[in-house]
Amino acid sequence: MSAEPSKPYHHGELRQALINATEQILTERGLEGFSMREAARRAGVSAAAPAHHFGDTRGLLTAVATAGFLELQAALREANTQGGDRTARIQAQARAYIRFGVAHPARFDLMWRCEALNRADPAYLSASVGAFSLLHEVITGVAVSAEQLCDVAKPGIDVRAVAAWSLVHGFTTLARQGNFDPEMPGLMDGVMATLTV
Amino acid sequence: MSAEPSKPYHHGELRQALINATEQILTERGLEGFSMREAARRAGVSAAAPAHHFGDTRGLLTAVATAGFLELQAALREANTQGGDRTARIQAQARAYIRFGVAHPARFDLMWRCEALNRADPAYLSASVGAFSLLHEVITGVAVSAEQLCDVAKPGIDVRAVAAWSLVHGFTTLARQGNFDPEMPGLMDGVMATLTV
DNA sequence: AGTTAAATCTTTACACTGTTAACATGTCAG
DNA sequence: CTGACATGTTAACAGTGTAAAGATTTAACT
Repeated sequence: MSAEPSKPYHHGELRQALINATEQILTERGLEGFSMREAARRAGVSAAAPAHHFGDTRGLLTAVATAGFLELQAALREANTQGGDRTARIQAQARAYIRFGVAHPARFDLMWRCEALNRADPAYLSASVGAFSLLHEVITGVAVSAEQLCDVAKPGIDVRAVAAWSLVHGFTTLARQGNFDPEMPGLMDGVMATLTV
Repeated sequence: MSAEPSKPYHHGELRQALINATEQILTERGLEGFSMREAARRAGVSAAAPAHHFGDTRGLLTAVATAGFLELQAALREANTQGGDRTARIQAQARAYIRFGVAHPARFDLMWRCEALNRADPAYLSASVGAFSLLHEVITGVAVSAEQLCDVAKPGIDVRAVAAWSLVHGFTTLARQGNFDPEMPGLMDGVMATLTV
């Protein structure tokens, strides 16, 4: 009897369910509206369950941030395939970066909220470095490894890439916080024009 | 008897004491380590006392962020008085901006943590717009008013100022989070060189 | 197959948080 | 002097993260 599954003791895919729930909370309420217990609630599970998969809150948020960087990577890669010369590809990536940050404010915010994350996590590190590497590569022609970005004093990181990254990241961050409207006619184009690489 | 003051019922300068305590916590433990109760504890006062002065946590943090913007304004103004031509003054301000953010990571972080602040607060608004206005003025020759920055769609904000702001803010933010070392030889100079205004 | 180890989830508990309500104390203007 | 008000206090509440101990399922090994 009782043909209904009626919630088995084991969830089965709790890890992914918690990540999904967290992303849902982020888009609905932002990062300040997130809590471990709320994520557990949405996944239909007790408050202590997430600990088995992520250790603590930091672990879950790091996993979500990692997923965000992979998504950003995909967007940058897609921009790269749009063709055009080097300058066109650089600008396309820059626009994709900005578009991502503006479209997913809370997720983008989390990705850089280093105090709330475990930056030593290998997956996070690789995903975040990989995103910057795409920009670095289209500008300099060579990719950048994780070691180069971790041991920051080491040479190998191109100054032009850091400048471009700073410009794009700053524009995205400031726009995301409502300091100006990124869609204001001519604004983004004008800012892009200063991308002298 | 009891010549000792032995803590009078009224603190006297609780408002400022709470702001000081918060800034102390920020430098010691960062924003994640802050709590209203901890600030009250350091000010030697009960947990409910701050509410009379700031309403809620958001109110206290907004006051601290406002103070931060005033400090930033002073740094930018000081950079402006160092003499030199227009380009020199622009670069001096940019360096002062970066120096401030790197020297006071948690405070700088808070200043832009808009979800944790009350952005409608007039003092905060005026202090933050005032800081940008200094950069805007040295670049374009005219200051920018609060209305112009609030009604973002309105013209009046110079694209060159937004680009410079984005570059400097992005560099500061990324460096602050440990993505690279701002003191790496040649890095900051190279990034500054792209400040083509 | 049967038994044991490991993984996954629950319940319970604890210390901490922000905020409110009700009350106490000091200040000050009329 | 006497309210009215600003500024404190205590007590309470709901919500949080996470740790400990027990329950249940899966998996692995003989």
